Amino acid sequence: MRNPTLHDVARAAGVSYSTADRVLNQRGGVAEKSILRVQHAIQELGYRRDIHAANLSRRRSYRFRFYLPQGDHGFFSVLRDAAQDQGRARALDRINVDVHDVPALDADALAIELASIAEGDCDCVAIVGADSDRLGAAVARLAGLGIAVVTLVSDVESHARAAYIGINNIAAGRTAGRLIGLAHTARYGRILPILGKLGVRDHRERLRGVSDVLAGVGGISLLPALEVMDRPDRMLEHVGKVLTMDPDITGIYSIGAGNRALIRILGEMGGARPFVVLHELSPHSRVALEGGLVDAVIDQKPAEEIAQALDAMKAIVDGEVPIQAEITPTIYLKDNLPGPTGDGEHA
Amino acid sequence: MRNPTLHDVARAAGVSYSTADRVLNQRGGVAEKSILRVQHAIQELGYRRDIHAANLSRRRSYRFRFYLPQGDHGFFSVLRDAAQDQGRARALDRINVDVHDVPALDADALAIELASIAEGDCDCVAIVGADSDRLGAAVARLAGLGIAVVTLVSDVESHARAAYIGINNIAAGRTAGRLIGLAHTARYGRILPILGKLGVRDHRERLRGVSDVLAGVGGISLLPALEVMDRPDRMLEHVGKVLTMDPDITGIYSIGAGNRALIRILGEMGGARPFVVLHELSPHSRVALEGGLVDAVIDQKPAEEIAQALDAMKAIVDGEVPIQAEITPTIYLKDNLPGPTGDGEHA
DNA sequence: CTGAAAATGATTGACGTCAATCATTTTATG
DNA sequence: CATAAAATGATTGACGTCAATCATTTTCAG
Repeated sequence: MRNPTLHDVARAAGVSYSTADRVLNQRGGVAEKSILRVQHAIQELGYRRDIHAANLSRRRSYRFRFYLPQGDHGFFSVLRDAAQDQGRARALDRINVDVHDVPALDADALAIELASIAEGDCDCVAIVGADSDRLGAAVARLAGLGIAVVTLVSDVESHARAAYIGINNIAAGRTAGRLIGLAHTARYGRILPILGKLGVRDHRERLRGVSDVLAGVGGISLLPALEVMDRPDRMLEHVGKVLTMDPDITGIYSIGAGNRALIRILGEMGGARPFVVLHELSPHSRVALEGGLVDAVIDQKPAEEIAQALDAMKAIVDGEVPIQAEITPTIYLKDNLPGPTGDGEHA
Repeated sequence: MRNPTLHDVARAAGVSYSTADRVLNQRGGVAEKSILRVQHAIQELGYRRDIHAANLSRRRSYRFRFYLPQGDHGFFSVLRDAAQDQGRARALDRINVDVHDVPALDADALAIELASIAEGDCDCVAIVGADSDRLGAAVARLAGLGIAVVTLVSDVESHARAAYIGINNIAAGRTAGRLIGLAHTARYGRILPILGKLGVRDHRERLRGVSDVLAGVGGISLLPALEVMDRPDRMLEHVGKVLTMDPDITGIYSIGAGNRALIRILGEMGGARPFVVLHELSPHSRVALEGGLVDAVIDQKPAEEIAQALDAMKAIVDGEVPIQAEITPTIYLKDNLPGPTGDGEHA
């Protein structure tokens, strides 16, 4: 079964290949009646450009840039590795991926980086978004230069951004709440939420999600959120103190990204451990999950996010509508982890 | 950045394009010393065939056949729709997908269907596997004809099958056990497992998984498994009876595929409902999850399975090694469901 | 009707690969 | 050294599309 070609379209429309090409590619110099005939033939035949043949002819390459937060957060290093690995694997699709580090939690630094991009420097840009007027303006400037911007993990408030790929953070918080509710089916409880910064929208949304669900579960109190600024020293200092002063805490929900210090605290606890939900599967959180220090990890599957970002960016550059496939909050327990297991209990 | 071409390889090896082509495609008529030079150049330059250009030149199309169980099981209709939709969406990659219905749970009927495939009829076949010597032999015959077979959802015991795409069922059962354990924190419980057929390996494996995990949780009894042969009438009759005779049942784990009858029973129950875990997200199980009749659904993401099957089949036909990306058991609670939500509580 | 502008058509070479065919060169054998 | 076989090289057209260029036809305006 052969797909229709532009030759077929031209024949069906009763025009030359040149005219069909002029219509398809909006080159001008075609009378309205011929335009309509070609468009009708395209629709009737279901013609779609063979993008591979077109790219071969044009010597097209797709130059994609990713601006990703640096730092010690496991999640962002997983995301960076995925961008680089998948970019490499897609060389035969003519995709070149350039990964740039930017300071974490610093929207202004990112905006400055984006401001240095000139027209024609690349075809599409992917960033981890943030709430920032300056960042929104930088995105809009790039769109004006014909460089589409895709946001990952966290969105921007700019209508100029071409696509968002990430989870719904309210749903993520609700999911954490549902799990905490499950673990409190037959008991009362006090839950400590820990977050990086209330100013970060994603963190606020997750807190709202967990709060909504727990409000509907009788017998569970949600404590005031503890802000640790994604700093391990603050995590060590403040969480330890709260746990000592309130030994009735039965659950912890860590909303932010950095969990190494928290895992350390959990490892050093004696007695009954609280039920713990973290975000993002990283080597550290994985070990904690496998070892029973942590009960659940809610993940946004960075490798899938990168794959979808690449698909979306390519579609945008090809002039197609990017498919908005959804990344749902993924729940990892001890038993459904991807890849080889550490505990050898099952093959 | 341009990928190296075969012209580059020929130049680097100091031979003509014709000779490089003969080596690459093993056409013969090349001296050993020239073969080594070309192979060395291929390796040094990291040359990879531009498969799109090659397919254009050869007028290649990929003819894939899917043999999927028919019947009223929601999961297999989701799988069938995914195969058809994704096949259509991949026409520009020259992929043609042909979906064939076969009787459910009937390995012999499937083997007979496979036996009617002649050499050259298609390029690759995907089936839902089963334990059956006859099926294994049919797979081996096809491999002998140069038609690779990929198994989905359930594997076969044949070394001749080219790839398996599906979840680890022991892990799926363990995951169900972990969830059940969570919901029984601080209380005792009695758990009723329901399965289609003990003779089906997948069902056996899931039962073993849940059994292993619950053995490590104090205070929970796993009742003898109830076999309902994937028949709604048996489900209605037997589950209702057991629930009446044993009102202390605190949890149900439905291992098999058909859950409409069970959902109906749950909807008609008065009093306290047991904690319920099902497999496979379908329109019916989704409604039950959203409505609170069911607490968790463990899914194997049929759309992702089909996508991976198509990738694997294409790789096999292209002579590449298919990437064995893993499908992990996906946990759906009320709050992390994909797509628009039914309850309108969050956007 | 004539001349100019617009529309349309024809042609060509390119992209990377496939595959067939024929020409030329190199190697092996007697 | 001569001949035959093997190895190698050159050429060509194809695939579907792009893009440029020039030729021809049609339309419009005076």
